[in-house]
Amino acid sequence: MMNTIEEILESKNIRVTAMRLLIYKFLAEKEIAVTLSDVENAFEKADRTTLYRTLKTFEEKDIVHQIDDGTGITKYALCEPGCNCDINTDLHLHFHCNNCNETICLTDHKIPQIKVPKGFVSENINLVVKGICDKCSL
Amino acid sequence: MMNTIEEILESKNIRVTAMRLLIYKFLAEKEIAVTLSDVENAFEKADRTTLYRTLKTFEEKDIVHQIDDGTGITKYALCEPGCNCDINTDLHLHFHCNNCNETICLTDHKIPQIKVPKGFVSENINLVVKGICDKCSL
DNA sequence: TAATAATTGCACTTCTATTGCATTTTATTT
DNA sequence: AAATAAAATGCAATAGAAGTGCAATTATTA
Repeated sequence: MMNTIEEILESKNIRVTAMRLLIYKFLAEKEIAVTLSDVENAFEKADRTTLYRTLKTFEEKDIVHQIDDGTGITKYALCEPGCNCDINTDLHLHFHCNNCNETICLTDHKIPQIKVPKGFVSENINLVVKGICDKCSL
Repeated sequence: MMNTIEEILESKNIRVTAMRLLIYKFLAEKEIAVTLSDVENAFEKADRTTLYRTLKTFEEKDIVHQIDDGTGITKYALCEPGCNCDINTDLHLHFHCNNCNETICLTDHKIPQIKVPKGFVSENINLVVKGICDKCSL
């Protein structure tokens, strides 16, 4: 059964506001990771800072994750249901298309076990594959 | 047998200049990936733009590779001898320490085979592991 | 040496990210 | 319900990285 957005936010101790509901919906509709500018364009009436801080709040509470796809612009995407951003179970890979410049979450593609040398402790892994996406390679 | 820096540059069709030799040496001495600011601080007499373009030239000619470690600041590191930045043989992983903020190339740790869905074409892979490095975990 | 091409330095511009503070909205307590 | 506290929002401004255009310099070639 589906939880409402309100319930999701409350379960993460985030206050429910109109703005946050809208932004959550926007992210949920998108299949690709979005930039702050994308959100800004979608909500022209809202202030940049508010959108920025909303995304940041969502990120701190593990509702969205940041993606650094190498374009130099931070992108955001909703986490999957049940995600705790755990290094061993929740990390998936991201694909950045060099043609259309879109970045998508390949949530079915978990990151393989990565060995690091003795003395190093892994806390997080960022894996971005760049190339041509399915739409552009036709 | 070792090639001189001059020979390395010439083999990549990069003109040998005093500045470029210095920057190459600087990168070779470093064990960690450096930012443009790092280079700037090391060569205060030189102009930022020159350093910036030198790194860019080196990168285009596969002498250095860029690393996007998630800090939002581009870092650069010398490629290994014989590297062609080939996706199948030359890509190694990078480790970013959340404590000392340094990023190092784990050149012995090649990136495992990554499967992407049908229709997607891989051209490049960026893999950054974040955590605590060997020096900081003692 | 003259002509040509690449490199370097300077001054700006653009764009993203981020912060401080006043104001508004929401939640809590009396 | 009114008063109080706390958090969210909007505005303005700043910092910092990245990148560009052009003039001056240096190196290469004819």
